[in-house]
Amino acid sequence: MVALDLLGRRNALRILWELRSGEPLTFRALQDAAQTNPALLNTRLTELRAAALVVHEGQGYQLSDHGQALLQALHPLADWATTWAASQAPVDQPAD
Amino acid sequence: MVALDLLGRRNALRILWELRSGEPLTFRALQDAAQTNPALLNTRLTELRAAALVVHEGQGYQLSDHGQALLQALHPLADWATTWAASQAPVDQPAD
DNA sequence: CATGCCTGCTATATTTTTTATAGCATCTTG
DNA sequence: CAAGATGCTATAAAAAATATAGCAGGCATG
Repeated sequence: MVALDLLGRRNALRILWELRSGEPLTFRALQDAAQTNPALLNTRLTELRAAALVVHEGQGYQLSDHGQALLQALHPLADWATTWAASQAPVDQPAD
Repeated sequence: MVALDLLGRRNALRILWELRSGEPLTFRALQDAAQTNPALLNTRLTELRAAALVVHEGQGYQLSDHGQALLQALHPLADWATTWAASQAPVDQPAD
């Protein structure tokens, strides 16, 4: 899966995830949302734009059609994550 | 999605992916399959075992039930990747 | 029980990636 | 033209990953 190379890079999925609402985000807004720094954000954005997952239009950065399809394809993963997380940390409060 | 933090680390998904057949792999076999080095493999395996995605039993490393469920949840992503890859590189042969 | 091989894994030095921070150039608004 | 927002670059320091060597334990063979 070639896509894993791209998506496996640090913060790549996070950046796409932060754009999930469909609302365009400015460079700085995206930087804040993804809690990263401009150099990395720019590196990832360059890659994601080259991969046609993100576009930059007047209002800011947003997902392309492919990017939206990708997020759709991530739904089962998100569902799994919920189940898994619940099974993970019964480390809530050690019942004082 | 907390899971993205773990899965977004370099080679984490790759390692899970290499275990997809269900056949147990030894440390070295997994290292070869994922094309990585022992230090990183060990770091990831420690994380993945702590996350209960991978188990280490007699025959070698293999996916836990959670790990298998995760790979199932990745199927739509794999499908998407195929579509996306096809749309990506009409850079096949510039028609000599 | 010594030999060799496979196992899981650690140690070390080097290279690559990421981070934090400052700042530049452009555009818009008043 | 000042003031603020925008996209992005530069630089040095810190963190992560890499390549490589090698240790310690298990097991089989002679």
